[in-house]
Amino acid sequence: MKDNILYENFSLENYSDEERQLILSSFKKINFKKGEFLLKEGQKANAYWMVQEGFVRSYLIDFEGNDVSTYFYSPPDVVIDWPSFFMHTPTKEYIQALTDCVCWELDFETFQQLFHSIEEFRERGRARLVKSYFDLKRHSTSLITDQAKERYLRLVEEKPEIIQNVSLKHIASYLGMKAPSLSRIRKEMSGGNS
Amino acid sequence: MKDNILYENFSLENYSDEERQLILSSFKKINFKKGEFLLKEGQKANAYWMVQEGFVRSYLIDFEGNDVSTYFYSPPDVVIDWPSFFMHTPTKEYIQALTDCVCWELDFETFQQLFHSIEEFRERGRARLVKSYFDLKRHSTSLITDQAKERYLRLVEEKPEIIQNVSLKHIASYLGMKAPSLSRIRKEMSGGNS
DNA sequence: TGCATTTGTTAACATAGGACAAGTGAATAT
DNA sequence: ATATTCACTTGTCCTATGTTAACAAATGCA
Repeated sequence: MKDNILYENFSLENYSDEERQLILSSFKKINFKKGEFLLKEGQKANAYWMVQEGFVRSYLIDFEGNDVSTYFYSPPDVVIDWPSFFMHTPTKEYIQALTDCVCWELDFETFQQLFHSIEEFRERGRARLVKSYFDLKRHSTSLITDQAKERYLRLVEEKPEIIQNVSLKHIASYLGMKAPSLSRIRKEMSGGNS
Repeated sequence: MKDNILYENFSLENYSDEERQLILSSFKKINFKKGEFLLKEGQKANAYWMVQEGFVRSYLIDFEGNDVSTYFYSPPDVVIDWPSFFMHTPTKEYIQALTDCVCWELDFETFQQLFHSIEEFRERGRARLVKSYFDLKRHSTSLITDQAKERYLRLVEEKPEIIQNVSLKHIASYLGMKAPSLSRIRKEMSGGNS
């Protein structure tokens, strides 16, 4: 049971037996097939997910019809559309399984209960929101100040599993460049080695 | 008193007399001189501000030492560093008055009280966070998919008062371009008119 | 198995925007 | 009034990245 990412994400060792049980029983195991949508534009997010296995991508379609990846999720990430989940507003994004996935789902109702009854749960939730807000700002700044290659290197550094498991075109749009550019960067890097 | 932006930001007409009084008396009027910092990197935000008069800029200094503007605030905007305010973590940004400013300040303690006692206040707060999160994502997407000129046009559309009151170089860094580029874009636009 | 589709690579060429530097004008200080 | 500074403009040149397109490789599907 220790390989359950809920343990990792909540440091469940530190909770009382009662609280640990409450949390574990609140999440529902759910599988997504490759290509399946966790959420589609226009829908309201009434749940969030913790990724136990597999890879997930969120993206949006902009005015010109471009598909822009906004994030990649891998274990033990939390897949959540903050605006939609908290404000019950329709989401602007698509969230799709890139591979078959195993996730733990928590619906909004149950979330509320945990949030109100467990201090530590509340703290973790806030911390996640804040981190995700900050990461977003950092990515945005990186798009402004860093060169394409630097942005790629940073991703390699921070989320190497993404590089291995997500298609080049998706990574390229996330990094704000076109596929041929990313391809060139990769070539250059491997070439520089030999 | 109706020219007080607190009325506008909270739609205070809709509150009970008691609540309205509570809110009005919770905010403290405070002036900032041009160039003064509302917040500096490393500090913890234990307050936020509503801008009654003047202009404010938030920015950060990246690894290479670049000054990157992250937002511009004008009446009746709310100046808040979400991560720092809610998590009591040191902020990564500078927030500085671009002109002499008149603001309404709310400290964290008092915020907590209002947040717990007034349902509508809570809702507004959440809505703001969500909107600011979404705006950030949209800006980030715009950096990826839009050309420099389009990004500028969008800002003209959405916050024309910024164009009028903020220096070119700051706007340029916010839009992810260099000052000469922005200058050329402006020229091209006015030139296209004559 | 083999065809079809998607994905990645590569190359030739085009271009937006950066780098740098000189010049202008307005604002503030002496 | 003159100097100094700052903010912006403008020119030239240059490079990173986009565009397009042809091809190759991998994957999915019949």
